[in-house]
Amino acid sequence: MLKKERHAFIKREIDIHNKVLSSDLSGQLNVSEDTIRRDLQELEDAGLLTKVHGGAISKSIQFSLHENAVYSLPEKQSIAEKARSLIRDGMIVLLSGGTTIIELIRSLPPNLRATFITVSIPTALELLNHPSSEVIFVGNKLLKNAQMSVGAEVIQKLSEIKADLCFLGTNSIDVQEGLTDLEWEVIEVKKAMIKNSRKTISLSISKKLNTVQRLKICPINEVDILITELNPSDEMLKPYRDQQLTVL
Amino acid sequence: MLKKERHAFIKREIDIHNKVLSSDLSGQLNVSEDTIRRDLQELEDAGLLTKVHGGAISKSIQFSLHENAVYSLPEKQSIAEKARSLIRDGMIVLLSGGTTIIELIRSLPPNLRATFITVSIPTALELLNHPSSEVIFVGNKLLKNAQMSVGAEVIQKLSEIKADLCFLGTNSIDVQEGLTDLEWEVIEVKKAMIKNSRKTISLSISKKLNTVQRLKICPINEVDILITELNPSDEMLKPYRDQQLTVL
DNA sequence: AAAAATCATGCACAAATATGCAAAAAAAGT
DNA sequence: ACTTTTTTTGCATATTTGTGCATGATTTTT
Repeated sequence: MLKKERHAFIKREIDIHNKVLSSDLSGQLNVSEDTIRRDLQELEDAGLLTKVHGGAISKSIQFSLHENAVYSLPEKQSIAEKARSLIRDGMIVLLSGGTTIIELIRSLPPNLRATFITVSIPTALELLNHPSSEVIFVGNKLLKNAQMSVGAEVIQKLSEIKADLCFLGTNSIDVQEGLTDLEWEVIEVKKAMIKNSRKTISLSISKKLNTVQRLKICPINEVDILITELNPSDEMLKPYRDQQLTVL
Repeated sequence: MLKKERHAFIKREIDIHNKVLSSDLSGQLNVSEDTIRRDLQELEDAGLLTKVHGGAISKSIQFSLHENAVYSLPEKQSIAEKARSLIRDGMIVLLSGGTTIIELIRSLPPNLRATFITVSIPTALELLNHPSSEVIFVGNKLLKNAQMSVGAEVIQKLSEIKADLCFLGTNSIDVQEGLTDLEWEVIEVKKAMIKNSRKTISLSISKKLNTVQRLKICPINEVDILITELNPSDEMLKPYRDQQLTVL
């Protein structure tokens, strides 16, 4: 087997699997690992892959992940656009925390006169920039990571409210498991938010669809509306439509 | 599984959920938690996430409006230095809003374990960066300009507290008129803060000394300690010393 | 204040790597 | 055909890397 042939084989493997292991290749091609390493070195010099300890990985994968690690802003803006059309003058609206919610607030028309209630500090800060809406913060002990208030006091206060809409910047949503999250105290507050508003709207970028975390907020049928950046008729959303959710 | 693959997986999880737990990842990737910790360390070094106790969180979620230009920064830092020496472990401390207060918070030793209570959103946000203190936000309707909560509910809640210290980022202070401010609703809250703490400390850059505004918070003798960037024996501070204020 | 969880650190061991060298294979020149 | 030269390959060796475990320190929770 010629060197060129080996190189072609390796390139094909990278295309298919996005990675190769030196040990695998050594077996498949019947040459020593030293030779494979030299092959990988040459292919890397030619800019066709990235060598790592143990083998090599595709260059494209590497790059796409790097760029993707930034915040999915366009998706969130697209979600915000759809979400804001649900809010009308005079409504009482509960907002959770999260970057998607921040984008929603930024996209609100300045002359909208609604009352927003939140437990999230960053959300509150963003709401303060809105000229004509009223902002109410339900305070208590603040949770460091989540930057929101939690505890019995908050839940008590929320129970005195009957909101029209509740927007949740979702962490994880799944047809089987419903809405899930990581922290007990956060869960408790989100439950109360859902309970005390007429409609619950989950804002999820599609990457978060069909993901599950440790703790359950509510089953899927307690969510009234699901908003993603996808087209509502997208195949990926079918399971949710089948569960009677309105998908926007 | 290659190390880089694990890294890619972790990055994706962070991207989706803003947070990962070492224990989860250890299970999902079938490696020891030590390895996960080393992975997180490397990703942090690469600037892709922030490591925290138990796992890591997304960098994008780290709210840092840290660059908001603070005027008279050196003076305010000098004030912050003096003020922080008054706070001890276990104390309950009321904080108002304002950039001087923000500087005070930034200058706090990371291992200080105190309970901070505030009504100001920017103050709360800054406090959330402090690793070991507890933060309580007294919420209600938020005032847009002052970025703080106001109203009867707040005053009621404050009255249930007995704090050790109350730091006021002063707007105007004058020997004759005492502390004064511009907005009715703000005044009401500050009155309540003063009333419900053992000691009141006014933080004032010297430019604000001997200035008066429309509405009165309290007479000068209700302030226990006055902190400015000046030397305590400065001539300018003599009238305040004469009124039995402790000047630092 | 005690208990549990999480962390940093050093160590050991295995896997993977780089390097020099020599044998084998291929290419080139005579 | 037969050297001579160049390229390729495998092996031995020392080095580096990745991983898990033990330990004691730190942090969090109770």
